[in-house]
Amino acid sequence: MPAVRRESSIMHMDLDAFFAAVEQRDKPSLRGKPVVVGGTGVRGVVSTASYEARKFGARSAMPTAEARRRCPAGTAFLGGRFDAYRLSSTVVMGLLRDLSPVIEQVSVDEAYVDLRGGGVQDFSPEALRELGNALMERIREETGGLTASVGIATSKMMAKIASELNKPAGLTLVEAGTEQEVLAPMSVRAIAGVGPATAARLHGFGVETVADLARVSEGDLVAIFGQAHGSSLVHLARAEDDRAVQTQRETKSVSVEETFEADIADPAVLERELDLMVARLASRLGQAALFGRTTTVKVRQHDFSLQTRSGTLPYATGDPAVIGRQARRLLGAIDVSSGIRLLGVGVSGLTTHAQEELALGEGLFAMASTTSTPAEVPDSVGEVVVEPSARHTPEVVRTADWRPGADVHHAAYGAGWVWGSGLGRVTVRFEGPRTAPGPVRTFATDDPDLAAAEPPDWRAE
DNA sequence: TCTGGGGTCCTAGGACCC
DNA sequence: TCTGGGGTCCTAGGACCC
Repeated sequence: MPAVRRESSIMHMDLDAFFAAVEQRDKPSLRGKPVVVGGTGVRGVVSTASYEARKFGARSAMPTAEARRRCPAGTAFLGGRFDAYRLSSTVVMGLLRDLSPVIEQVSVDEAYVDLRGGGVQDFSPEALRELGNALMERIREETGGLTASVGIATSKMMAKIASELNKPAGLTLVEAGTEQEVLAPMSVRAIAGVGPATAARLHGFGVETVADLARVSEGDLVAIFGQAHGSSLVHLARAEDDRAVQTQRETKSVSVEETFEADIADPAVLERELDLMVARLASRLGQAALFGRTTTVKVRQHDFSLQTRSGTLPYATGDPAVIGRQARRLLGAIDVSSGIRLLGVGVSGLTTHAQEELALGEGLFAMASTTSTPAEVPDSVGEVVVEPSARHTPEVVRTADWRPGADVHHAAYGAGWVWGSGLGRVTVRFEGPRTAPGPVRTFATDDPDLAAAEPPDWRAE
């Protein structure tokens, strides 16, 4: 049985409606209004909905088309600006690191902190509340008004559950010894690792709440869900969670995938798409100085069923030519004739060094001679164009990004963001995080005075 | 309503080896 | 002759998370 910490020394921090909140900070005209960030194409899904948009039923992972139906006119649908999110995230993670160097960043907007690893001495409820409130206030100050929710408890699971309890901008402390009271009435879905499939199976056995689950024997759960999942369920349901805050985790795989606007059945078109994805993949491997042995191709069929095919080489490579050859061979083993909606390619079995060719002569292993070092990956592949419509005119897209929400700069009007585009026109609203809501102007998409821009700086001067 | 993109971990079966 | 056991690697698929 896992040991249980005796102090509430684990903190979980989650930024509230993070992507949408950054958009509202940087775009004053959207403050207080429904904002939906995510894929804006026909097959897009919602990444984050602002609290105003949630009132109308918009939710993460919902098809954007559905969110459009639910939300009123005037709702902003934005494509997302990951550079901007990363800037604010870095600031927040730095504030967490001030509390303790033992931090595990789970995603761009979420992290655990082990408070025992830092200068924290006093784990009394009063001291912990003060610490949490001070952190939330600093986050607000340093990010231009973003809010975080914080949970503090004796384990990662309880801290995460706690941070959900008083969103947004809420601090929740679960004192040591009170875990069972908090957990017992909750749905089994509150437990890490219980998703839709596990929950449905548990419901089939009449298990609805964590209290129900805690009464099931470990043997039964292992028999039903397998060794790892079964025993983890039983322990988490009893709040027995001694998982450590992991400061560093090595990357196990790198992958690229794309859902097409319309299904593709033509193998020649798919091979071209595959080559572009492999170039992006190899570029990312090169930037991370990683090499992999196993290539995996992923296909989602028109009926949403998923297939993967993988192959392992006797050596690790980062060479797009080698990965591409493998990927094309693997794709060739999949029937695409009825049209596929998604194609992906990934590399696993990663190492930090390219391995030399084994001395096995010609044939299969001869391709090892093309194995590259990161320096040999062409710089240009990082700029390969993604938008299908723009693939034949990359010189245009390299400088211009007219996706809704994108940052732009105009020679006369200054900084602004793309409100919408189409039919050769782009409409821009000129405002920034430190201005009042600004005016809207429309330009030709090839207007030489208009260019893509860096994310604006929210910090006051 | 019609379902993204990037990951992690687990399982089961077969090949292969000792 | 018709029967071992364990370990590792590989592949395909599934569940889950943000």
